[in-house]
Amino acid sequence: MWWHQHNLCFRHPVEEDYSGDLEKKVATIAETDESAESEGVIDSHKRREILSRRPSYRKILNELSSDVPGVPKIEEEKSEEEGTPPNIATMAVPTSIYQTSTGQYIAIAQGGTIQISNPGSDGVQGLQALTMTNSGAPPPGATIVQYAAQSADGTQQFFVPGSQVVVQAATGDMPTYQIRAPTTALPQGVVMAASPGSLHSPQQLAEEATRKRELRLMKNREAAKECRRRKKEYVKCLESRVAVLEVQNKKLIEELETLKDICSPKTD
DNA sequence: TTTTGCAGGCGTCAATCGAG
DNA sequence: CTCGATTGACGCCTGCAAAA
Repeated sequence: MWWHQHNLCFRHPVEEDYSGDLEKKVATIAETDESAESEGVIDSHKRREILSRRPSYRKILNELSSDVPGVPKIEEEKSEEEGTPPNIATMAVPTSIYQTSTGQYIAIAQGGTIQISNPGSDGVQGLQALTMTNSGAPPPGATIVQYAAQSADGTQQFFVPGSQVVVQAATGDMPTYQIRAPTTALPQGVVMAASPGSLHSPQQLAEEATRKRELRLMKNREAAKECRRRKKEYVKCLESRVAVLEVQNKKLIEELETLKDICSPKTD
């Protein structure tokens, strides 16, 4: 069984090499059309570019689309409806992440979005994006957070689903957060870590490192998915370009034959 | 029914790029 | 120079179809 699985671990030609073959094919076909133009001296900068890492698929495809009409561009930002779970309004990169004693992560992103992720849930799926508003009282069991600017005890409160509030204490320059029931002052969960600057014990440092690693892995996971999606799109684009160029090439060859016949008629 | 081979997807690591 | 984004490479898993 081991060797069977080991066999499966070889690189897949489709995923790893196929796009490279297509690129060569496109280049070869294109050369027959524009060989005069492509003949030139490659300067050192160009050579260095070729030898070093290729540009991203987004870049290549966008450049291709500017050259060839009809080639779709890869969007800079994906639209919301594409693969976004219904309970997530935005997926902004969090600027601050806090962990509660119950293991929940609270991420406060740019633009005022609060995301709460549950431990054990799969990253993005466990996130709840909460939009802040500045007016009104939180209805019981509200699914949208209501942001109260300041409460009587000098704290800022974010009301979250489940009849709880996330309370930001106004203590110095380092914010701390607590999850409380809105009607009582007793904390249900107390923040374990507020910011990296406040960490001292080895355990806290280890937890911070683990948290950072988890975040990095989660982001890279999403990035890899997105990269593969772009690559597929890129390969599709190359395939269609190959088809177009092959037809074009065939037409040109036929035209050439016709012109040859006209210019040099047989002398029988 | 079980085995085998293949295709495709996923998560992770590491190298590199590019913006600030 | 730093840090986030991007992507090649690797290993693993799963589903499917053909062969045994």
